[in-house]
Amino acid sequence: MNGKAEQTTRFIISTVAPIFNKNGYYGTSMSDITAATGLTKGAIYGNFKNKEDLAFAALEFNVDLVVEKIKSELAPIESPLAQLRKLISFYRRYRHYTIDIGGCPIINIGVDANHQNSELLGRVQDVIQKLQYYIEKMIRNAQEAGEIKLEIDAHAESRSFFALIEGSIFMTVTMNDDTYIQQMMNLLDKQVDQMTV
Amino acid sequence: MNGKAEQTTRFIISTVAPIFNKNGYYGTSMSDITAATGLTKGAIYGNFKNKEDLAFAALEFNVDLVVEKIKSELAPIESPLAQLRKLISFYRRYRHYTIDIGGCPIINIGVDANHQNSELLGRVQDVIQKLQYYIEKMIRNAQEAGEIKLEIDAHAESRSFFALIEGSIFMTVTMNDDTYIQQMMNLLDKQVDQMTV
DNA sequence: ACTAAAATATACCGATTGGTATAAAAAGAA
DNA sequence: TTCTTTTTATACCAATCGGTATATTTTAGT
Repeated sequence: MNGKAEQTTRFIISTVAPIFNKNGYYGTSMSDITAATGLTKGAIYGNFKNKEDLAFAALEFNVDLVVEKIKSELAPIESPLAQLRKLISFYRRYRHYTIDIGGCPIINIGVDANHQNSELLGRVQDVIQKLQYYIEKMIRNAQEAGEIKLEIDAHAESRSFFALIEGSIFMTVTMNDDTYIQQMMNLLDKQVDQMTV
Repeated sequence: MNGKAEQTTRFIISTVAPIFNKNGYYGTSMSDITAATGLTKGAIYGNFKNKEDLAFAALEFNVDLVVEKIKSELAPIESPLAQLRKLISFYRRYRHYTIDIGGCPIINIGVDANHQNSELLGRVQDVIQKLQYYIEKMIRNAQEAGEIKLEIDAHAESRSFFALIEGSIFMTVTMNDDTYIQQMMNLLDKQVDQMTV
């Protein structure tokens, strides 16, 4: 049972996710959603409690899309340092992977939800925390493997790592200029150079 | 003539500017505006053509508020390098100066207008270009004064300077954690160290 | 094929949206 | 003060908002 419904639910989420990411919560109307999916309000509200629930699902979908892509690229790599390098090179192609969903969901929904929807903002904060910890663990692993200096503060580095990435994504998307993220990833590579033994 | 009207126009802009900055274009309604100003729609539309015009004025107001603050702090400083250091220290207190208008107008409106209002986005891009050039010129002046190495690429440095600043503001505002911008400004200070002769 | 349940469509709800025409009020010039 | 212009308030517009009750269709089990 529930076969068709789950399928429809997934279809709605994947269709609506880019719209929420591009236009934000108040910028996305229920008629945008029915128009994009070709479904009626009855179908939408049969699958989701309300518009807010749809926004939550859309955020999760967009984040997972990026995170799963990262994980699949890093999975075959054993060396933690090489993983960190690969993560940097992933963000060089970030725009290409996310241009269809409308840029970075963390920045888009983070900015949109702030002052507007604290529940949604909280979910963005959770995502940031997780990703940051993911980087921190990568650095610690590299330290244990003797690839990165032990005196490096993994926690602090992961924070600046993340802030630098988000800043360069914002600039690249807002200025519609891919050279920003290229330049910043070069900078990040240099910083990793200084961290290695 | 026009005395009263100009006064009212300025009052509307300054009252509405933080609302647009916090809630974005679609997140701000005309009733939000009449409620905040205590004026009626007749008065608002007597001073502005439409909601979009008000959003333009609000963006300009918010940006000028920050830019004028920066300029006034840097004006008494002669040394270009010292000005660059002062700019970094300004951003350490950035949150304090902008918390009442709801964070950084460049990020807020940049994200909000993207995919929604290309005219508004264009104005944000113009602001970024100007501020970036402002930093670039500061670096060039420091080079001419013999304070910064001549081999430094002023254009590239100003870009990474700006991206790093915006990234740290985003993280500080979104995570509600001032230590992000403090840490990143420390990093920026170190980068300036490497640029000096 | 028949039936019960699940999923979707239709039609509607009150409230709010951005915007306007016009009337009332306030301001400025003489 | 009087008159004209500017400014603000009132009342309204069609369209759209998010959401719901109910009817219809589709699905799944037998």
